[in-house]
Amino acid sequence: MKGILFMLLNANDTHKKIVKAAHKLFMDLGYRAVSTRRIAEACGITQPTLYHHFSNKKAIYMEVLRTELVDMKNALSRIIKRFDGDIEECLFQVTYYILINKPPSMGQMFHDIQKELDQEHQGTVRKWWMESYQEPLASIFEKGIKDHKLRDPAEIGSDPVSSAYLLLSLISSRNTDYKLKESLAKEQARLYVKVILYGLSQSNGQ
Amino acid sequence: MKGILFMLLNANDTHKKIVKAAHKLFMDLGYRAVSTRRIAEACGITQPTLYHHFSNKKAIYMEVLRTELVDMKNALSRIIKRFDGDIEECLFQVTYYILINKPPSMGQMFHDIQKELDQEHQGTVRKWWMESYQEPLASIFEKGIKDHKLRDPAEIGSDPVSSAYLLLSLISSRNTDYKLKESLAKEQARLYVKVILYGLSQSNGQ
DNA sequence: AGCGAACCCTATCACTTGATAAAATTATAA
DNA sequence: TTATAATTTTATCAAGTGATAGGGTTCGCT
Repeated sequence: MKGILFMLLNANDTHKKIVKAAHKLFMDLGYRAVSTRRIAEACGITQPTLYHHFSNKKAIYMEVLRTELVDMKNALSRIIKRFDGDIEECLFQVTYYILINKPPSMGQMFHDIQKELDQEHQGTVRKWWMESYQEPLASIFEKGIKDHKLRDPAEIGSDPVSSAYLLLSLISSRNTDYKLKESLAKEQARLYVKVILYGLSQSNGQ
Repeated sequence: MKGILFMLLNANDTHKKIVKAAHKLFMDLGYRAVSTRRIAEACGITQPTLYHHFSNKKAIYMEVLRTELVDMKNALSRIIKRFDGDIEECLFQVTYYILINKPPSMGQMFHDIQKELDQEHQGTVRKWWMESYQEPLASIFEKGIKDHKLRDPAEIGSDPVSSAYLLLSLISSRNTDYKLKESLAKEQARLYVKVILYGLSQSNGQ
């Protein structure tokens, strides 16, 4: 009755269950604060079982990061394609999506990547990160500059990539968890985009 | 020859040495990743000696936070008093100072405060934080609004406090350590202030 | 000199950590 | 059914954790 397909599904099931549980725990509490036993408990399995599906704790964390970043990459490229024309609306949609779907504390994530992973794994994650966050966001600002809707980079010293980082700084700051308050996230996103584009000053000085 | 003053100095010496070593370690690696043995080693003392000067690990961390935040508070109020007239210059000086003197990863610090401290200690730290960062920065924006150099808060939805958070988001983002590259910090500070005040847009839209 | 407090040490505790070995269980295929 | 492979279990390890007990040592004071 149960063919090879079902077996694979079973294996995949626990595999996915581990990644999902580990995802939440790692992003909530940080790499160091999450024990393998706690991950196992959250999956309803015993701790050594983890080591049948993953070689070690870091491998679990890497898989968590990979899925997180791949999902974000796909979602952002979809949004950007859809709101291609209007830069302000496009920035808003992207900002809003990230606010809703990002890990609650990206600062924690960055720290874990930098302090808990060796150089090689860091390089891999950096590649994933650039594909999922930096490049999509930078592409928006690049188009804005090309269409002369944004200042010349030389004028203010902010190329598309550093503009992307500026917006990401606003988005990823504070350990905010907007997942349950969509309207609040909308307000925040609007504010961030307004400030990034027009600033707080009364007149367009300088 | 050695009076009571010298004795106190001796005690104060190791006390200060502990706080200083713990400061660097906690801010670099995070609360969880720093063991009491490593702090002791960095001080050239044994681990149980720590417990003669502090009741437990958290007490050390609290003292580290307190000194960090008190120092920042004093420095910022001094700068703000000095550059009171020119809001852009004042923001720049404050931004530059924080970039140079802040902990390398403030996201890490926030996380530790939120996840490793109980409610009561969190409240204490929050008070210190508001006095050292939020209130000084917000006072600058408040003056700017009063002098009609900044937009009306109602217009963009950014009161002095949230304006302060916006700038702090830019400043504290990324695990940057500018301590050795002052010129780079100057560039960053200029950029942050320009963007916060005037934005990236070509014309002052909206 | 000698008392008492402050200080720092050695030795040790109970506990948690990531990881492994090997047995037990389950599912697949012949 | 039976052999084989995949999966999960129990039992256990060495290392590291925060913290404590108790014994020296040093210092100021009388």
